[in-house]
Amino acid sequence: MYYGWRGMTLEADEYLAKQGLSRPHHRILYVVARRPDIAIGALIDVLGISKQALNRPLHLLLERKLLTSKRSPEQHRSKLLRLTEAGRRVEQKASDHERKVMREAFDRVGAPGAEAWTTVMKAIADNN
Amino acid sequence: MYYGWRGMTLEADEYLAKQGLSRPHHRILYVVARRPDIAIGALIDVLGISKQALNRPLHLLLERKLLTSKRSPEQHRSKLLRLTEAGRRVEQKASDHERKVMREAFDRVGAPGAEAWTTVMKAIADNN
DNA sequence: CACGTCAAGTCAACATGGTTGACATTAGTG
DNA sequence: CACTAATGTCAACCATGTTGACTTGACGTG
Repeated sequence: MYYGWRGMTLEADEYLAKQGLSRPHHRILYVVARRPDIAIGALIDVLGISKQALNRPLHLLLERKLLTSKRSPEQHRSKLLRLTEAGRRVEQKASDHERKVMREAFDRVGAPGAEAWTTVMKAIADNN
Repeated sequence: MYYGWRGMTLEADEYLAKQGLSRPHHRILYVVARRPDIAIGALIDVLGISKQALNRPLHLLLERKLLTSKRSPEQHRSKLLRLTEAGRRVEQKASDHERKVMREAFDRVGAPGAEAWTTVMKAIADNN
């Protein structure tokens, strides 16, 4: 399982490294891609890390203009995060590396096998 | 996938923490359990970490008498590692937590599903 | 036997990705 | 105004790794 995780993320990590980014950056991009306009507090909850730990990678992404943050119109306290075009591109490319690996693996077991894999992973992940 | 890995190791990590141990210690115990009389150099290769990184956790395990090391009879240069009874107990308990989680997940998809899961994981892991 | 080499052990500096705690800023709310 | 919520920032610290340089003990061979 450990080696599985590593095998999946290896190529993506290499791509990210070329962009001067790493896993935590990708995790942020990934979450924001799937939940546009997420607030920072919510992001912290999803990632399960402290705001201080989030600070560094998040700032880099804002500087690089891969993310934008703006105050919400009415709920002016929180800031909403969104991917820029460039951010979307990076997130896509990085995730594509991972998806490619998964697709190839799924091809070996067919659709029912892929479904079984997903069921197992969900069952394990829910074990909190 | 990330959450899957975490779900699997969570309980085991909690158990290990109570013993004042953590993931690297378990990795050592796990490997030595499956390859008794393994030399230190070989252990380094299997774990894929540097000897300096191995040093700390390994020493703790020797101090705690979860492992023994003795020079090999004829090949006196290398040291052979072996679990003590206590070491075997700890390794079993920690691994049992992980195995329990997996077994429950596999139960939801039956034997063919479990096999598919394994095939997928191997395919991914080989992607080096 | 001296010398080279191999396995292991040790010391130090550093990187990464986190943690806690304390405190500041900014926006809304009774 | 006083309070609370969401965010931001500073500093000290920890775990787990890295590289490089050096030591020690056990062989093996010219």
